[in-house]
Amino acid sequence: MENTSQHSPEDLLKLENQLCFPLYAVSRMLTKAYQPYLQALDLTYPQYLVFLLLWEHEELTVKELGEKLLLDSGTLTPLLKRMEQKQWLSRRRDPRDERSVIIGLLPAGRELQKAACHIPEQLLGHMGMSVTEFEQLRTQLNTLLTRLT
Amino acid sequence: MENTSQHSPEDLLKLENQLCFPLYAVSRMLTKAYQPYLQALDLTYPQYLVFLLLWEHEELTVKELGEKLLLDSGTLTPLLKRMEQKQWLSRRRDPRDERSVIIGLLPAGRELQKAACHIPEQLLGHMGMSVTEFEQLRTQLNTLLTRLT
DNA sequence: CAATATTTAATTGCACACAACTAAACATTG
DNA sequence: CAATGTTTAGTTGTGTGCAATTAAATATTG
Repeated sequence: MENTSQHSPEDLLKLENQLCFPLYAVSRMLTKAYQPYLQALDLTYPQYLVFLLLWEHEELTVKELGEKLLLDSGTLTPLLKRMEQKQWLSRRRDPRDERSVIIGLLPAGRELQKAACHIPEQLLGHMGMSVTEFEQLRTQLNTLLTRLT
Repeated sequence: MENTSQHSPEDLLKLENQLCFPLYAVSRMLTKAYQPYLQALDLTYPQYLVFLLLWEHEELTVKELGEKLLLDSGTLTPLLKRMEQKQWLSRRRDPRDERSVIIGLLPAGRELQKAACHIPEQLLGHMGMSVTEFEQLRTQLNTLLTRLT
């Protein structure tokens, strides 16, 4: 009859009973697990996410990147400028709407995909999860993400 | 016979097939969901996590805080100094081991607990999850956290 | 016990995140 | 079409995160 979960106001305030903490911690630890692979490519984790989108779409506006990554221009503009400096991508105004900035993949950025294509498999190993567990967790998180946005 | 998950190297590089992205995004969106409640208390999210531990333990060394939150002194030291300035906690060297710094809850910090004690319930509502779902996800994340640390 | 190694915080430097604000381009509306 | 409103990036300032280094205190070891 013992219930492992505690629901009194005080117990709800314990770190171990929070959902937010494991989310926060796992997110950071997973980023850290990517580190050795990304560092070899001179990439940061959010830069890698930008590449995941550009490798698929070739060209995206800052607004579209922001919508997909849930990041605003305050984060993206400096990040994209750093990536531009490395010749990975180009930034240019859309001639049909000068408010928009189009981010385009450059050859050096396209080249990186070859070096990055095995990262997901390697990380999967790091996490030690079955494909079923993996997809279950991804589905749950995506559902939660929809509710939070 | 259709398989919704794609396992070719190219598909594994799509953002939508990553586990890391929903983790990263949910973590940030959840932090943002805490924002209005924490802002009312002049707290940031990691500062709130420090309080969750201090409300339970009263006194902890920087090392212990770091072990529990998976943060290092490079993050904690400036964060704790800001909290010290607000008179929420004290920082003093341990007389028995001058290397350690003991973080102690001050009255103003203890007071905050009263104002914060309903935050978890309110967030639970925000997430729109059943208690079962909540605990299932928390368990999965904690397992993953163990593997990653 | 002296030399060396380890532990613990603090510091430095860089890259996010994000709120708040600005400025330019475009859209709407009377 | 002029005035107003909206959209889009960029800017500024603050607060994390974290790797790498430093410095002081303690532990270990020959």
